[in-house]
Amino acid sequence: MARPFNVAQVEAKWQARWLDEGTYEVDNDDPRDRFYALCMYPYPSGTAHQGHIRNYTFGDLVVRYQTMRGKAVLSPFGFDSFGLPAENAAIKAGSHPRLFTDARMAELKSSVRRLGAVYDWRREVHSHDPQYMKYAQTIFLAFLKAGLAYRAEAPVNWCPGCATVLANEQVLADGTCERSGDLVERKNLEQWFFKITDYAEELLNDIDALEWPERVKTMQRNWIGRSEGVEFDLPLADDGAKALRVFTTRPDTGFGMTYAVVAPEHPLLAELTTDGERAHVAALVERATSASELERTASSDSGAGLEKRGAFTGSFVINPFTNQPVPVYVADYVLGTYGTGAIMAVPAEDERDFAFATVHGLPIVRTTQPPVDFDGGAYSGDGAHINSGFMNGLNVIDAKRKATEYLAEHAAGVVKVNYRLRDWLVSRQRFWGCPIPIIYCDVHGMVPVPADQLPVLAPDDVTMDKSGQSPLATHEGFRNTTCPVCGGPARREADTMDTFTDSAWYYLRYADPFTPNVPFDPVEAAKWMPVDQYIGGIEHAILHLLYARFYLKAFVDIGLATGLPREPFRRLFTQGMIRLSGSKMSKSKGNLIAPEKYYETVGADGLRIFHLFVGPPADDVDWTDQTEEVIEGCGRFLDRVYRLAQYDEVNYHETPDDADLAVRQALHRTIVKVTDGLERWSYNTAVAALMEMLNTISKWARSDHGAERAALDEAIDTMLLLLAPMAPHLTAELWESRHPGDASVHLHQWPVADPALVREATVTMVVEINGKVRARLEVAPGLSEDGAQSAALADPTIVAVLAGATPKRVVARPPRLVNIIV
RNA sequence: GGGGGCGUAGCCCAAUUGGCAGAGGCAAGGCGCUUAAACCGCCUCCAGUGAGGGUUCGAGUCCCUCCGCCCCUACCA
Repeated sequence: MARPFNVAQVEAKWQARWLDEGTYEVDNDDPRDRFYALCMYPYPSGTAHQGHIRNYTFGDLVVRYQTMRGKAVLSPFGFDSFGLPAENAAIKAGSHPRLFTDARMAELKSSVRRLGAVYDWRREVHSHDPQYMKYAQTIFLAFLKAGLAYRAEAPVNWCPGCATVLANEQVLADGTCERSGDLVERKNLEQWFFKITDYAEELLNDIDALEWPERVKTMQRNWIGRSEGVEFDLPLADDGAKALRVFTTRPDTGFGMTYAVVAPEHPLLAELTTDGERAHVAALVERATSASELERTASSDSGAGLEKRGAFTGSFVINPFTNQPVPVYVADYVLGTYGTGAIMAVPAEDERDFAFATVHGLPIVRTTQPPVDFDGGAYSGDGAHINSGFMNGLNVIDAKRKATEYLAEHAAGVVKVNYRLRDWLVSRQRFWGCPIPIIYCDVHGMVPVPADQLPVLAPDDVTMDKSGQSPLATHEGFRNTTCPVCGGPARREADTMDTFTDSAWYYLRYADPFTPNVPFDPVEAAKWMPVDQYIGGIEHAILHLLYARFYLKAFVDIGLATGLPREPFRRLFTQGMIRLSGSKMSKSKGNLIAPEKYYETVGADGLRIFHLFVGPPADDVDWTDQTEEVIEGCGRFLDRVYRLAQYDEVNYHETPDDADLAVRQALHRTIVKVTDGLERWSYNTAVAALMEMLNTISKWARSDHGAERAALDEAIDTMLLLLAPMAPHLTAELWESRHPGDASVHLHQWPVADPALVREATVTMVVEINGKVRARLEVAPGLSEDGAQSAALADPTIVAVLAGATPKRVVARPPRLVNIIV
């Protein structure tokens, strides 16, 4: 495509200038109102792909727009630079992950610069930077001191072939290792956890006030999974002094409990198991605990439809409602990690229990009367209670209350709230992450690394071998150390931290990257926090956002972030995915469309306009055969802007006339439309409004009638200002050529519409008869209902159509329409 | 199985939140410019809103049922 100007040259010129002049560097004591705009910091995967481009186009638009609104805008950039892909690449290449990472970072950085996205590069943060690691380790130790970090045994994915632990994403769908193909086993290891569950209630409650997409809020609520119920005792039938403790949300269905179930991991299982059943139970437990999660759930796509495997333990417990003994089963559909790890089973009102009871031939007793048209199975809806003694006739809510009282009196029942949310397992048996700063001494046990010995850095002289085992585990120079307490021989923790720990607080370091020795100075960070606009992908809707919320709350509580808000991200926007022939565009799928070719044709500005224009920013983008042509069209739009700004064959006239006024009105309405579009994430309509405006100005300027000079200058300048956050290079170039010596277009104030020009002098009012349009009237916008009605009924066309008939009813909605019903 | 989203011209999308279905772009066609083509400028064509029902003076918009596609989640008692 032939362009009217040298796109690459213009873009390079302005990119260099923004960088050299530090246009978007901002100080913490800037006197202007503040705005913190943040795109999720990326994993350094190499040159940018369209997903990045889309993300940074939106982010940069926010930065430039808010700057023009007079704000001091914090716009930082950095890298989530630890992680498995670099480790895998290093294994493959036989090199060090840092080499790979640094190279990919440089590529991505130059990509975002080429896009024209602007940042305060002085604030750049990398997770693998030794200083950042030092702060990450400081945070870990602060959590440990505050009781928020603890060690416990937990299962990991163990590959017997590689003799190492695998990350979840290294386990294939069939439960085998992606590298060796061996069947992955579960193995228990001592691992570190963060007590995020201490914050479950607050994390749940604070969701309400966030200006986030509803679906993200819903996902977080579901993930936390609060449920209220009763915990109570089921006495053992042959030893009334002992009891099995269970949790239920439906105590009202207690009369229907026909058996009880314990999880395979339940501590009482051995005691409950009779000699006759020991072999069956052992087989069940073996299968449930050694098999991977995948194997356990692979057989079906429906949780409720899963095969209900279980075994009778040989023991009985007493149902406290009926005082009758019921059998105790062990089954893998009961989880050891939730509630008490044991349940009362009520097949009539719980579909999982129903499925199990059906398979194992256990009795089913209804306690809630299902509706007449109910087609069988478990019924969990509301209804009158039956077969339920003192609860008969009550609905679910009332029966729950009664049952709860009853259990409190007869079965040590207490009201209990449980959460689906588990504590955060942060240990990773990997090399390319931040080492956990702990030392193990034979004499003094677990000892934190003293502050003056931080950061604990991974050694450089390692070879990543094909086994995938972390070299930290075997590197003697790293592992062997001395105990900080006694100086005796000791060993370092070989695990590293989950990379989600790095992304849980990076936004705080961005706000204050200058203070040494502490993760950040709360006084400095408070100047920017919370983030006013966070932008990223929907794939981080749950974990990253939840962990970041947890970190900040914990920071405030343990004194690391005194005075900061307890929520990090006030507003969140999640952009749509780019998909190519139906599937998500991603590096792992190898279906990326590189931006470079478009830089050569339509330039960064053209590509930015495309991403803004192609559809609503929250929607997915289908990259199709036509996309190329749409991108060309976006370049064409910018070319037309360029030509118009350079057009010098205008028939100027001196006194403004009606045509000039009409264009000015259109212009000021465009200011409103574009501003509104930018405020409510309707970038596609904002671009469309500018395209429309361009058409209007262009026709006007090229007409024989001509244009008034001041009005034309105003129109073109205003259009450049409105376009500046979207196409920053072209607008900067044109502004400079139109206003030599003036400040950059980006440093000008955002245009403000003149209300007198926005207001419509008259509005077209539609007159309908029985919903059918019969006449159009030009009326004043402030017309009253009565005025609208009489104007409509007086219109000759309407009089003619009515032909003397008396309207049954007249609905007047001035100044929009009048509907006459006859 | 549960939760959520989407379906409007050939295609991508608008529609002041219940008030004339069309802003913008792509594609197609035409005219002008051109020796010619491209570029450029101008113009034209195209749907009654996935299907059915309901509420309403009035439904793309609200409610119900169904169809199709997509995303999230997964035995949490």
